[in-house]
Formats: sequence, structure tokens, C-alpha cells
Amino acid sequence: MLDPYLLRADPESVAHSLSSRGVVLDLARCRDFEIRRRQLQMETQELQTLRNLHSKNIGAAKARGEDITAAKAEVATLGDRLKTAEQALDVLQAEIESFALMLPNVPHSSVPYGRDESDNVEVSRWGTARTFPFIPRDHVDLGARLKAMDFEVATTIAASRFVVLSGPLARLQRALIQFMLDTHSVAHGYREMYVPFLVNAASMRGTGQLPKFKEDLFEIPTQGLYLIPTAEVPVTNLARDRIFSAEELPQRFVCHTPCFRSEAGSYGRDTRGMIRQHQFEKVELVQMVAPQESYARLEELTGHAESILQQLELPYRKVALCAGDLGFSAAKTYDLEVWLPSQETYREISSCSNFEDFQARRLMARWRNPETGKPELLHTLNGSGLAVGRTLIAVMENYQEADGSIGVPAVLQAYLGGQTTISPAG
RNA sequence: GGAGAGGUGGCAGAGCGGUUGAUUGCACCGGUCUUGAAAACCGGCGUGGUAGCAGUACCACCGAGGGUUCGAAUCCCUCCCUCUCCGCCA
Repeated sequence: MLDPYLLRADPESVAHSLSSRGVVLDLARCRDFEIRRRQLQMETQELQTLRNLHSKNIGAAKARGEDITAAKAEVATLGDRLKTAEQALDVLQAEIESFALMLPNVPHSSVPYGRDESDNVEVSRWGTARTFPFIPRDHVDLGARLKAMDFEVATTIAASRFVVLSGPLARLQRALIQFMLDTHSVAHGYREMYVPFLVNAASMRGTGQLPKFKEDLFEIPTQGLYLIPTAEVPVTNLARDRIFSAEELPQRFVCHTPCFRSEAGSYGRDTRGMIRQHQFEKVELVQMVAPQESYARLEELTGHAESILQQLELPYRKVALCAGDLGFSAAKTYDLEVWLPSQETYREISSCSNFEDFQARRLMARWRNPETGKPELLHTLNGSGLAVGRTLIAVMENYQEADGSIGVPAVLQAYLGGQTTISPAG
């Protein structure tokens, strides 16, 4: 959520900032909200003051043993007027809030200008794509030859966009998760977390999935719960309604969870293979930090995600999202894109964002600023470190051999009991 | 699932219809004393909002939401959560 003061005091500047991401702010509506809110609130408070005054006098009179029936009659109509004013104010404030909840975050000044994906700016590249003396297969073919990746049976068990992994690929996926968790917790200093995979509506609102993106979620209406689309939701909500001391920051968490997404808006896109599934594994990095250091932390966190790709020796590039391609809650985002030989292109495998105080305001996640002594909103960040399903694909495709076997990256061999290759025969 | 108890400030814990935003203790911050520290003593110490240049004034908040009342932390209703015992269960 945007700063309500700013929205009130200077809606023009908010409108200008949002226009860079193609969002038009209804200025007339903002001004109308402000005028009505101010008037109703003052009226309500005046009536409350009056009522409190009368009630105190009645209390005092009663204590003196005086007759209070006349005084009571005098206040009789006040209650109704107050109730009317309070209700009108409630209605208006709810209207203002639901309006504000639909507004996306303001892009940071360093975010490149642009309308969509094609305007994103490549920041760097790492590694070189292997040249194959044969035509590289995609992960679907490779998985089928290993008899370890089955989309058809998943459809009979659940629906399309699910997969069943077995044997060496199920184990390889587990090895990737272990490797990522170990790296981030031991080498990078994140605290490993295990959290609920179902969360309530308040948590979804806190990180920005609700109210605007309800259709992207899997919902359990009978329980009032939602399946998490990313560990970002439960982990960031650890800071909800909390005030951290300066010494407690930064809070840094790493968490592996399955992620559930309805992919409502992507019919027909990436229908082949494991690129886009309703359920996938992800290791997520989350930080809660003091505002003045959040952009330095974004660079750091992105570097932590990059180190996984580097250790797996997977070629990738780092891209700064342009304003028009930014997610709803993000002020700045780097995407990491891994090289997929079968598609001869880079595909997103991690998304690292600084949300500034956008999520913190919804969450009431704060820290006590030593300079002011006051609780102030902190900044939240997160990034995939990495999307495990897509990492599995990338390893399979980049490490494949002509006979359909797959080399095991050196850093994963210890997690596979020293195994160096996965082959169809075995 | 059955039976009971309870949710109050950073923590502990009073208050159970009136001047209580809330006794007290601990923690925390400032001061006196001390060579320094501790102890003792004095003072301060929640959050959000409205008006104002400001000092300040006012409003709201005692799990959440409704209700009763001139007036609710205190009474009533609904919901959420926690604890204890029994049952069931990975």
C-alpha cells in the first residue's frame, strides 16, 4: 500500500510516478475522498467530544446524588447524530482503503523506463552456453527416456499442469533443495524456516496477493485458507504487527516450500513440460531491513541467488525489469534468467525484489528507529534462491549427453552419494 | 469431537458500569548520589488519527466485530485464538 499521507497531500506526484508503469490515478476521486473524509471526521470528533463532556457531567452529578433525568434527556438525540456520523465515516474509510489497496507500488528512480518485457535491461551475463555436437533434447524428452518424469499420470491423478517425478529425478530435485538450503543458511547466513503452506486472507493481503490477485490463488473456501503461491507469503508475514529493535535487523530467512498457482491468465503458454506448473518447489530468500540499506540488500540478495547458478555452473543473465513489467508490490526487481539449450533462450529462474515499505505498511511491520526513537515502517525484500523445478530442467538440459544421460553438477554429487551421472540404463 | 478456564501496555499482573489510557512490579530511558559500577531515590516511558507554524488540544484503541447504556476494559451476542482434562489421530 502506498503512503496515505502522500496520496492525500500530493496525489499529483503519485499519479506521475504510477504513470511510468502505465497506471492512471483518478485524481478527482482522490481529492473528493480527502475533502469528504476531513469533513466527516471533524464532525464525528466534535460530536464525540460533546458526548464525553455530557457523560462526565452526568457521572459527577450522580455521584453528588443529584437528579439526572433532565441531563439524560438533553443528550438523547446526540447519540443518534453521532451514530450516523460514525457510520458515514466508516463507509467512506472502507471505500478509500479498497481504492488504495488496488494501487501498485511506485517504481524506484533507478528502474528503467519501459512498457513491457521487451524494454527490460540486461545488466550482466555469466557463463557461456555449451555447444552441443548433437541436437539437444528438451527436459520432457530427457525425462521420458529416464522414465522418471510423467505428465500423463499426473493428469490422471490431478489435472493438467502437474507432474510426477520418480527415481533419479525425484532425488535430483531433493538434492537441489538441500544444496540451496545449505548454501543460504550456512554460507550466506539466512535462518532456515519451516512454515504453513496454507495461510489466511490477512496474510495474503499483507504481502499484496489480495485483494487484487485472488484469481491466481488456490482457495479452500470451507476453511477460509489459501494455498501459498510462494514462501514469501508466510515468511514475510512473520513480521506482521511486529516492532523490531535496530539490532534485530536485518532479519534474513531462507525457506523451502511447494508453491501453488492457478496460472489463470496463462492458458496455452508454456504448456509443454515443467516450466509452468500448478505446483512447484522453490527455495525463497526473505529479508526485513532498515529502510536506508534496502537497496544495498537487494544487490546482496540477488548475488546470493546468483551464487547458486554459478556453483551449478549454469549460464545465466541478470535483467533489470522496466517500470511497465514490475510486479504489483515491487519498487525494483532483478530477474535471473537461465540458459535453456532446447529453447536457445534465457528463461526466468529467479526474481529478486525490493518492496520498500509497500508490504510493511499493509503488514504493520516496523522497527524502532534509534534516531527518532519511534516505530517506523521497515523495508521488505525477497528473491527466489532458486525456483527448484526450473533449476532441475536447466541442469537436465545443460548437462545432457548424446545418449540421453545427464551429468551431475560437481556441487550436487555429495548429495547423490557420489553419483556423477544419471543414465537411462541405470 | 466432549468438558472447563482464559485473552488488558515490552513482560508479569490489577481493575469487572462513571473523573481509568488504564493500580502495581519488572524491563527500558534520563537525572541525583558514587572514583566507577551496583543499590537507593527522583523523573520519564504505548499506538494510530484530526486540527494548528508551534506549544498544545481533541478523538480512537484493554483478542476481533456487533449490541445494551447518557456513559463499557467492565454487561450481552457472534467469531478468532490460547491453556487444562478426556476421546481420536500421523
